[in-house]
Amino acid sequence: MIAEAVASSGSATVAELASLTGASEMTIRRDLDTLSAHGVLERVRGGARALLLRGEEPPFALRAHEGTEVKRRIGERVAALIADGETVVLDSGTTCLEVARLLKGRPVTVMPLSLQALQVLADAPAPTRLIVPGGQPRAAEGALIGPLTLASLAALRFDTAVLGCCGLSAADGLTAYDLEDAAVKKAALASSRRILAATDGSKIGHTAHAHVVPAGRLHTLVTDAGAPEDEITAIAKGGTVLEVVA
Amino acid sequence: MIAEAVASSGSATVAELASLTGASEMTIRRDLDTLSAHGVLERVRGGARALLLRGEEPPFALRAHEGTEVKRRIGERVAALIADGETVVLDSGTTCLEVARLLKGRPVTVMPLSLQALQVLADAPAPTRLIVPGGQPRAAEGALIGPLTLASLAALRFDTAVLGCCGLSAADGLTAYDLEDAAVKKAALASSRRILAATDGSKIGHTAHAHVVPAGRLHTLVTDAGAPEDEITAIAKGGTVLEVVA
DNA sequence: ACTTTCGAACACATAGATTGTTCGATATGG
DNA sequence: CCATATCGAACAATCTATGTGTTCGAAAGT
Repeated sequence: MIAEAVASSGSATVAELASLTGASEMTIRRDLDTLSAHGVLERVRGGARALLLRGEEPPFALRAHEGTEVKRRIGERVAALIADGETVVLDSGTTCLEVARLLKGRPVTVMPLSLQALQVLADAPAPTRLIVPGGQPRAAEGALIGPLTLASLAALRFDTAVLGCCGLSAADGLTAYDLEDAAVKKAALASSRRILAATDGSKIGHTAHAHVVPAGRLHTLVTDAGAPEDEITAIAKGGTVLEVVA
Repeated sequence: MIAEAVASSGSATVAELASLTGASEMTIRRDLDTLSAHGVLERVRGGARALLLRGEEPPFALRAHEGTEVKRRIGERVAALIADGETVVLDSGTTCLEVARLLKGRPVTVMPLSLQALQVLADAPAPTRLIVPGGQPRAAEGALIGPLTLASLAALRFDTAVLGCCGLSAADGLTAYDLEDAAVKKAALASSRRILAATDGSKIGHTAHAHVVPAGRLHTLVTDAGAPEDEITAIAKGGTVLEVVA
């Protein structure tokens, strides 16, 4: 609630948030401290301010808690598309994080490209095999980037790449906010036989900064019913198999 | 208590453990289940059996909780020997895990060689820079091994390597239980200007299976007062600086 | 100097984990 | 095949950890 209120109005005072939520001012202060520590907003005396600059990616901690149900269903579908025994490279992002949770324990070999997914899979039981890619974690999201990541990807081949994205459209293809992130995604799909994009509908039709791959190169797209109809059909025309979850 | 009782006598019944600890049999059963899931002991009908085979490394979950206080003090000394701004490669093992905790937040660049240490440093605040090495985690300890790890180490250079060990003696040098582990340690020290061994006294004088490096190549050895006097002085004769914590 | 905001300290409430008991199901030995 | 011991699921009781609200002195802003 606090994050939404601050993000929508640009700023809010402690007193406003207290009356909005029904909580005490002390609790609001404590929550603001954790939110600012997680990079969701900026703390100022008397309240808090949104720190979303134009064109920037919303903070990971914010995205992590919105649309959880949809992401879970998309994750389930993706997990179902992955057969036992496959080797999978798993992109960074919240949707792929959900996939990581569902692959845990399955007899598959997984290389996750974010610290978060790595943590989820770190104590995976026996049949799951984990491969750690090298790299440097980027900000709160923990997306692994840099030469070590590229080298790790270049050294291996995978059955399936599960890609998240920041934007996807028939015209501009799959795009990301970060250049280095885009480079990693490119390397991942270059090492994989099958490319599987997983994203909630809100990203479809959008275009982010860095181009990764034209939509036609995606073998399968898993998304939800919130995706704009025309974009989806245009993408499907390019030969991409559509999987739309309820 | 349960782990110690089973390890010392080789086996124990549920009833014995219940009277020993004062807990109910049901609780003992539950604890035995978790302990066996963590690979500390083997569950058998009516009780549990130790699974320490001759020459094998004790399970990680067991070592993690013994001598914590000593390891913490060794870790503190090691952390004090590392200057701000250094680049450090951090070996696997419980002692190095403690070092990871203490480096968290310090202005240093760290590449941990185990999943455990990685998890500790995953959410390290700003001044700490984390580099993830590639590799495959080995068993419960999460030590990263294999070609990806070796390649990551070969691609970088570090100021300091902090090495744990399974055995260290003046005659046989620093040794490890696992061959692949030993290969990683070798690669780590080959990429580092300064080599810093950190281990509790119980390992000194012991020799494990795989040779890593002669004792003379170690620049500094941090250990505790429990280390055998003659071995320590012999190692110091080779030019290694001794740091013995209280 | 005055007001507002902040944060530490304590008491309280609540959710989650641990524990112990009971009892039917299951395995072991003769 | 039976008698006995052991096991595990289910529930209630208990403990612990986390979050919340209040108070009050300190700090920041006007």
